[in-house]
Amino acid sequence: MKNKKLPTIKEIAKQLNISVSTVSRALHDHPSIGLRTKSRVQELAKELGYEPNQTAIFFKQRRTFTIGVVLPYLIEDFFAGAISGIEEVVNASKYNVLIGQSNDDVEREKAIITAMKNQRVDGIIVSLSKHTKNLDHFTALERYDLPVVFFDRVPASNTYNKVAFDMPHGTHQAISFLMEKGHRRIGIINGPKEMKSSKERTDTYMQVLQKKRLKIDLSLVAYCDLTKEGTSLAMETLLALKHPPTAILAINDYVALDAIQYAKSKNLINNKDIFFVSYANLPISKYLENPPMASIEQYPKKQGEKAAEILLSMITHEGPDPLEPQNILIPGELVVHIR
Amino acid sequence: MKNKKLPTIKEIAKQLNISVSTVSRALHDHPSIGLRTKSRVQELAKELGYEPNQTAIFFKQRRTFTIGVVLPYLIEDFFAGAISGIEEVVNASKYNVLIGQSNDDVEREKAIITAMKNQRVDGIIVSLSKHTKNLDHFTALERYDLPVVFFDRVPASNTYNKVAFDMPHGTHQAISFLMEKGHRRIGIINGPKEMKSSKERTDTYMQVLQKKRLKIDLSLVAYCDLTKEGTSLAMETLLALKHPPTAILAINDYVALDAIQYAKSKNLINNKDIFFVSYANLPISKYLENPPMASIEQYPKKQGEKAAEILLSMITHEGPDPLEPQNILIPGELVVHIR
DNA sequence: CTGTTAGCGCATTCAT
DNA sequence: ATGAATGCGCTAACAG
Repeated sequence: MKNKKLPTIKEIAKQLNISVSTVSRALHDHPSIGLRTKSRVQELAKELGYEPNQTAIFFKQRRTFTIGVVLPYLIEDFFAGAISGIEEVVNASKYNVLIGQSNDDVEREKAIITAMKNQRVDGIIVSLSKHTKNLDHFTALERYDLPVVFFDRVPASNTYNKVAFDMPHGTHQAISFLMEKGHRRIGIINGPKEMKSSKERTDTYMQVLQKKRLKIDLSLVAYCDLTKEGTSLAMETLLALKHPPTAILAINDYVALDAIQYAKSKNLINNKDIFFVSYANLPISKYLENPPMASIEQYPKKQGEKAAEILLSMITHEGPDPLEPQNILIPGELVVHIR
Repeated sequence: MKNKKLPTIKEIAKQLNISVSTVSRALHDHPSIGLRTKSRVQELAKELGYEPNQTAIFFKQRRTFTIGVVLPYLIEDFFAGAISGIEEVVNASKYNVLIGQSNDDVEREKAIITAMKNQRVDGIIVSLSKHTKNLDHFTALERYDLPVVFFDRVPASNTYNKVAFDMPHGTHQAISFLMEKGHRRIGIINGPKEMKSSKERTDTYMQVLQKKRLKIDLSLVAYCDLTKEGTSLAMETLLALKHPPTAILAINDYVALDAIQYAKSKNLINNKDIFFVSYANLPISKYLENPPMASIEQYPKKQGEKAAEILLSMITHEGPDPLEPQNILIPGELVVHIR
């Protein structure tokens, strides 16, 4: 079934009684080919519907013009947006995008990386699974000179190329906003402790409070596994405090929405009895009657674009010395939904 | 930079003083290789960190174990869900997924198809751009024996393989539901007229009304381009009717939400002055205070899975006679949000 | 059980 | 300006 044979340069060469190398050159507009020959070749090629066999070219050139993108869940708006940015940038340079979803499973993440390496993608863009701690499967790629750029969920070490949301900046905005609104007991719902962002958020939180000379109460910092149940547990803990928070900063809009539902089940009205600020600024927020009071736009598309640009520059970069690892922070923007 | 050379079977053969074919066989657990040789080869392979070069294999085998997926927008939950289903199914058979977003642009769609064909993907899964009328760029693929399966936004002709939502069934449910609620003037907001689903929805609508012996008023059927502005225009038309509809069936939840916002701007309260039923059942619906009264779940993941299964069966199928074109309908389910 | 050989389609180096 | 020859890494037909 897959055996119908397509025209090759060899076929064209035969029909024109010239050599394959001439055909190859003619097809590439090589300067040293006679105008006459060139046009004969190109005409016949068109007539036969010749299309170069990319698999042969990939094999020969040792490049596939394909980049791999590994991320937890395509269904999350953030990641879908990031992919769009990536696709746009790499398509402009004739690269294609191979995707793999880790489903937040470390083993799957490893398997995807291996498959992509064997398939000789020219580079990989990764957003880590929420439980990835060990990065061996990425450091192993150095051996193959396979460039990797992380985005959003990035490793802590600065030896890697990475593009991420500027957590200190965004968190600072969020907390300042809440404090201006008069809140003094601000709770936090982080993701899992393994996630770099959890620590960053907490650190910034403490810094801001410190600067305002407020005392820090770490019982206001909760963690969750990003599921609805996990969020409920975190909320339960926070609300059970002797002095529960009057406002909560949640790792993302999904968690905030689950938290809002939980609060509601405890008869706490959102934006009245309790207030939320979260990260992501989901497009659907504008349809919600009762959204988080504010959300920090993280510009997923921009993150994807930037990661893709860095990756392409690494792929293109020829030279003995590797480029310095890049560490790009994308500043967010606080979008206020409820004034 | 991309020149560090990796171990090949040739390298292994040399070190072991045996032939490459023996190595190749040993690596594949070929039965006719001596146990001793086999283990020597496999050990050295592991020691050298040998990994087969897939690009060479693709080239030689004339298969890439890659399938292309072309769809309008990854950012729409429906399509992201479908991809997840596709990925899951094809990964189980060691296939990878190459994606391309058409952005609902026909030219982009064509370009993506061409690129995928040249890259020798083993098959393609497509959801058409909303304006694709001419299918030449798909029929051209027959020449290459490249299997194609359409899903969701499928062509009308039955000569193609396709998996789609069962529009008559779903629409019937929706309209019956609205009629049980007492509605007699039911409006429709379709997508563009080019979309097959627009005609199907309208047809079913007319059939149901006919069966109930209600008179049909085609001014209740509006079309939109799926943008917020287009939706507003459609709403404007419907609400300007001498007898405006009391309920509206909208092509999808996004359009319904925009329509609800428009209605609100005209002081019509959703689920009180006017009612909506739509298609998709977005996961975020459950967070909405004031969602469409009901929405028809279209099981995107299931559609993706089914499309992938069909494609894989076509790829695997060896034989002179091609398989019959499949035409699968996935029944939806009416999910009632407001009782 | 193992080796030899050919060839997939193309770009490229070296001749002429 | 063109051709001949080579090889990328691997599989498989054929030959022992």
